[in-house]
Amino acid sequence: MKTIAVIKQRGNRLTKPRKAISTILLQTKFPLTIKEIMNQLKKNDVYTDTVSIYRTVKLLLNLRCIQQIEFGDGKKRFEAVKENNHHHHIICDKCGKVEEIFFKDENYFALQLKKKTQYKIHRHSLEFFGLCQNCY
Amino acid sequence: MKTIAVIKQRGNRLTKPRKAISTILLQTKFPLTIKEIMNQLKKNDVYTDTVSIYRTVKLLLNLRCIQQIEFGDGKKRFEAVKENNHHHHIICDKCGKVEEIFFKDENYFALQLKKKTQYKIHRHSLEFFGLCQNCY
DNA sequence: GTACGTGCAAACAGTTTGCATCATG
DNA sequence: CATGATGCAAACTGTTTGCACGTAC
Repeated sequence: MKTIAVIKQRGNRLTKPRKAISTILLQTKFPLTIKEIMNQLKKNDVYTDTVSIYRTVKLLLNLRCIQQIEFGDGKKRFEAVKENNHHHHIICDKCGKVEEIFFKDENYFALQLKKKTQYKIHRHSLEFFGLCQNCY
Repeated sequence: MKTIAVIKQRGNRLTKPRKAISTILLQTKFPLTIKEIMNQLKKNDVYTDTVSIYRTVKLLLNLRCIQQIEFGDGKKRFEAVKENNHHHHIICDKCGKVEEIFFKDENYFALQLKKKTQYKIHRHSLEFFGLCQNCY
């Protein structure tokens, strides 16, 4: 996996927790909280503490292997960044189910923005909230 | 102000902290954290504790007088909901400066979404992050 | 006067920091 | 074997809960 290679940049060591966390994030199709990562690690019989997860996650963020997303419940969530996979999320307010959403002409807004502001935009967040099929 | 009237619905009492917090949120043009609300209250010589702010903010959220926004730093921010004022934000990653942004054809995406998903969407969040004029 | 709201203390949840020990390269 | 990473304890920040006192209606 590419992430594994990227970690070894700049002399970062490829340790068991780092490998395991990267793999989990690459394999999961929705953003995970620190606790959820912890639970996945346990399932794979990898024992770490939350602090190590926080630190690995910070490293992966710096290396741009993952990105951070918030759903408004005070927990940060983390998700692997894959090529040609830019997407957003719909979250069910009731059961928490997450679905990915892809838009075609997303720079439609980026272009409007360029005209309206002098900020140099690096990234954006766009999430939708509502009720899934099962919850209404 | 409308908020004041709405509070009195359902027998909610119009107390000093509630009035002051509502006014502050109505007058500020960017989303405030709990601490920032606290500081504004102090400036106005209204003494409360953070717990009361949390509770008032929760009330105002339920009454749909304000909305909650996150900028990714782990703090919730609160902003008055005004009529015909639906907007989003650009946040400077360096100095934290916030600018409001208005889009014309925003339901362009809403329509795309309706086709793609069976979720019943209630709201969305859209924030942009980058550097302001002064910071790059 | 009677709920309802406040403000204090204290608990709780998410996250960060310090430091001795461990293990990758 | 040296430096970087881990894992524990402990601190810190944001948020919630419990309860006696105060106050709007």
